[in-house]
Amino acid sequence: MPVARRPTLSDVAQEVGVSAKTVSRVLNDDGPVAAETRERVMEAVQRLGFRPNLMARHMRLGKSDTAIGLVVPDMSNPFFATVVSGIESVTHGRGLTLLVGSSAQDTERERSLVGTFLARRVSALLMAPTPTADHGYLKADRSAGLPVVFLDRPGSGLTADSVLSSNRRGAHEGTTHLIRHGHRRIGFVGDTPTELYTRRTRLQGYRDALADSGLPYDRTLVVGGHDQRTAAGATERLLDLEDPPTALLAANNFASMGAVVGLARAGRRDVALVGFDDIPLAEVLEPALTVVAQDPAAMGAAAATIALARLDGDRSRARSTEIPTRLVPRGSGELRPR
Amino acid sequence: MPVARRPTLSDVAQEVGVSAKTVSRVLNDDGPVAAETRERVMEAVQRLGFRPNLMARHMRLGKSDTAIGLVVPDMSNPFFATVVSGIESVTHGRGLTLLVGSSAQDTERERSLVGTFLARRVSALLMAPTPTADHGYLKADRSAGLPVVFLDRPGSGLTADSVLSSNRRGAHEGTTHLIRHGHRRIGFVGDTPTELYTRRTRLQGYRDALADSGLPYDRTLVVGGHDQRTAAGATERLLDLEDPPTALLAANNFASMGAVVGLARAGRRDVALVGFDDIPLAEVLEPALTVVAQDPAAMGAAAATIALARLDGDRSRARSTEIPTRLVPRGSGELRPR
DNA sequence: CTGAAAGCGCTAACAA
DNA sequence: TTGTTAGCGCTTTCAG
Repeated sequence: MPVARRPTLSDVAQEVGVSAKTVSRVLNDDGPVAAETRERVMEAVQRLGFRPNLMARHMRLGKSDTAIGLVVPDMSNPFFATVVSGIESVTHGRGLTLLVGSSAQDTERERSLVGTFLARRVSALLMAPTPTADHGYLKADRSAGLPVVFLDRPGSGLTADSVLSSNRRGAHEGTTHLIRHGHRRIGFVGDTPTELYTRRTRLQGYRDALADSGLPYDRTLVVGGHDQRTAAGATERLLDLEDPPTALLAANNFASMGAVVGLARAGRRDVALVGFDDIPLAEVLEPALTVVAQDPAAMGAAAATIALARLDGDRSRARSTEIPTRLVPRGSGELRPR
Repeated sequence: MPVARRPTLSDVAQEVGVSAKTVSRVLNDDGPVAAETRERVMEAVQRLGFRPNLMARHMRLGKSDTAIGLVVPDMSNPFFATVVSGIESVTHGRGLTLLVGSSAQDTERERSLVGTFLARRVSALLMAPTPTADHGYLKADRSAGLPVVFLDRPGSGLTADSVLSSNRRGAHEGTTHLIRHGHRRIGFVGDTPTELYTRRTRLQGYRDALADSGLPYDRTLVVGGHDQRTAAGATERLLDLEDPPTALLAANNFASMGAVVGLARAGRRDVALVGFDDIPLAEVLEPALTVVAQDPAAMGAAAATIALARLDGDRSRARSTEIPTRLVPRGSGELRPR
């Protein structure tokens, strides 16, 4: 099979019998071109199936690539998947292409992805950073004008914008909701590793709420898992304690689902539960799941909007944007201790 | 703030007092370089924070960009989100970057995304095509060697590889499961638009199963919705029919969730249900949801693997790969008609 | 209104 | 072991 070379600007020019610059003028509506010339050029473009090479264009213009890079821990996590679509809803209108990569919570891998994005000269960098990463290595690029926005978790070692959920307030609200319904022993099912920003902040909100109500903080009630299965196991172990909790706060979507499964397996419909981050079908579970809902699409959109503003020349101080969470009572949090 | 220009190869060369080519040699381990020169170059690279410009590299090499383009209808759909992570698990090891875009099921938007990807000279194109698109416009690029793989749905007007679920067999199996448990009136809750390949094929499997058991096909039992809410409404309307179904086959994840919600709202725990595509917490629903599980990660991985094989020179005929579905009985499909 | 030359940052081919 | 020249495809600059 003959592998045809892709036509270039000069191919089109030659075909029409004009110079490359003229074709360029037609394609970019740049400078005056005779109507007839324009038509002949367009015709040749059609006929040859010419598509301007964006790499060459970007290079010649000496600007960044019209792409933005995004690093998330895991694309298949519905939370981040929704964040991505929030980002895309904003970037699409601006003609920006989205480069994505999963860090799998691995600092080395995150760095390698970021390195690739930088080598591609992306216009901006959005990321949900891994817990142990130090982003000092981005300082030069930042001060060279590269917008960097941290998502879901703040970065470390670098002054940059960030977009976070109201984690502490949300966890406080969820815990208080349980306390108000009479619970005195409330378990915390978090994610791992424990250094994870969202885990730490939500744990803090939980502790604040306990303290505000004069309840003791009991470390044995704090467990964690890094996925649904391990969270379910951790939940079951909590229930097996000598003095078990009568209510649970689950600190993210996987922990929530794990807690639901753990409670179901133990046949415990009497244990109250509030989940952080909404999950599908929460309303048809029995009991229906009360959650502290995040707004991942809004988080993504906000991060993208900030990046675009920076690209448009916004040189104001780096700021942290908090996207509010919202308590959605559905039943599971309203159970009363026996 | 001084916006420092990013250092180039020549900057490094000048710094060290060698030619650009020497720096290039060091960075690409290409040709002999004196140990001492190498060291001095590396040192300068570090000090200046030099990162080779990938755009320039790709251009000079005259090859495609080391990126692959992916178009899906909706990133936030967990099915596609998981497909994406399947793709990424394969591409990451090969140093390929992933460009993504959502078509929102809009043919124009799909085309615009594909156009952008082509202008970027991506190495390969993966997409879940919109129902009404004609991909004939990709012929030239295909015969110029661009690997194109259709995902979840076959493309139209173009000979290219595709990766599909065993839709017809899966729907047949799910329906047969219901028939075996004594159901004679089985509703079909599909997605919309009705031209959608997955809807059509799964409907066909459903009809085949009915026919195989000598059951009549009743169009009034076939409804649809394009999201969970509308699917729930459609389910409720089915239940309100004069001669309502005693069992349902839901044709995708949103339809399943909608059916679950519709049944729950109607308080009908006696209606059997089999969903196509697994959903989270299916096992803790009451009754637990029986599904025809797809393997979206495997689909993504297969599509990426095929694209890579094509890049590696595989010139064999375009083929369609079927990723098997699997019936997972959990209870909701095992209910018997009253 | 149109074209010629130069150059973005990099590397292949050749020369020294 | 190193350097020089040329050119990937495009657009800017400056001349016609």
